[in-house]
Amino acid sequence: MKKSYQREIILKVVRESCDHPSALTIYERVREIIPNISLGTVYRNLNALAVNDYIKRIGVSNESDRFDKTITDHHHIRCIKCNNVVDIFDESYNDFCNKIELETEYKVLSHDLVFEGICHDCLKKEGI
Amino acid sequence: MKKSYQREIILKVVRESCDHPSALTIYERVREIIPNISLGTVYRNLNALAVNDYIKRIGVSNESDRFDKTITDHHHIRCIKCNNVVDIFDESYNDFCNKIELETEYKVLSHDLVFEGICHDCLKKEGI
DNA sequence: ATTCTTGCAAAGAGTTTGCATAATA
DNA sequence: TATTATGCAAACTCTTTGCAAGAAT
Repeated sequence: MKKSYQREIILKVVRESCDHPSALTIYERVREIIPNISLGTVYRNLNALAVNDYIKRIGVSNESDRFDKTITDHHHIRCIKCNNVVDIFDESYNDFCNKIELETEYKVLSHDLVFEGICHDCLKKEGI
Repeated sequence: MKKSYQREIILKVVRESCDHPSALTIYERVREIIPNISLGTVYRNLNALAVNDYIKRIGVSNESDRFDKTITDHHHIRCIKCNNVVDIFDESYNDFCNKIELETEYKVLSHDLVFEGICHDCLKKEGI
């Protein structure tokens, strides 16, 4: 990979984002720094950065992919009300995983589950 | 909902499918019975059937949704080689889920996790 | 000089929707 | 008759890609 200003800024934006932004959100944030950057460039670089483990891709079902500055194995949970995504670091996953491997005879590869739920704030707002 | 021949056949096709087919696959199977059915009708009815709990929608990240005749809570695992999807019925999920609720303060809603892995057959083919 | 990257626009996949017609209740 | 469903085509969202021009090695 050759050095590119665009890629540097894209990486910087992801690393400064705590909200697991989508490609489009990243595009908007990058445009504040490089106003004429193209969306294709953002997609190309997010792919390259994810493949080379600079960032992590989070595949959310029925939603755009999101990107995470934290590349170590962990899970996520998304609030279906406010769409916020937060990290889950839980060691008990390995036990769960082993059970699944025994039951299905699959070799489990995914270590980035995305749960859905309702966050604390939205629960309060809804009076639940 | 009024009765419709198209919806009946779509439901029948899902109920007779064991491979968790996508909307497009269901469309192809239904067309063998109703050759001039439109893709829009298939999508509209799959949505209606899923919302009304006749079938279950499985959201696979970076993939089309798939549909499942089994509506009770369970998980799935998809083989990244052959794309096959099988069911996982595992009670230990509840413990895992409780831990996540404690850790994140989210109310967990998803009970249809989709794992990725490699199935037994593909492992053998690859000599792993 | 060669290779990689960019911006732009077009194309692609998957899904939804507007509309007139047809079927159901 | 009033409502819901259909087929068709167009539109929509997210993402990828071909290409000529520009930047990096």
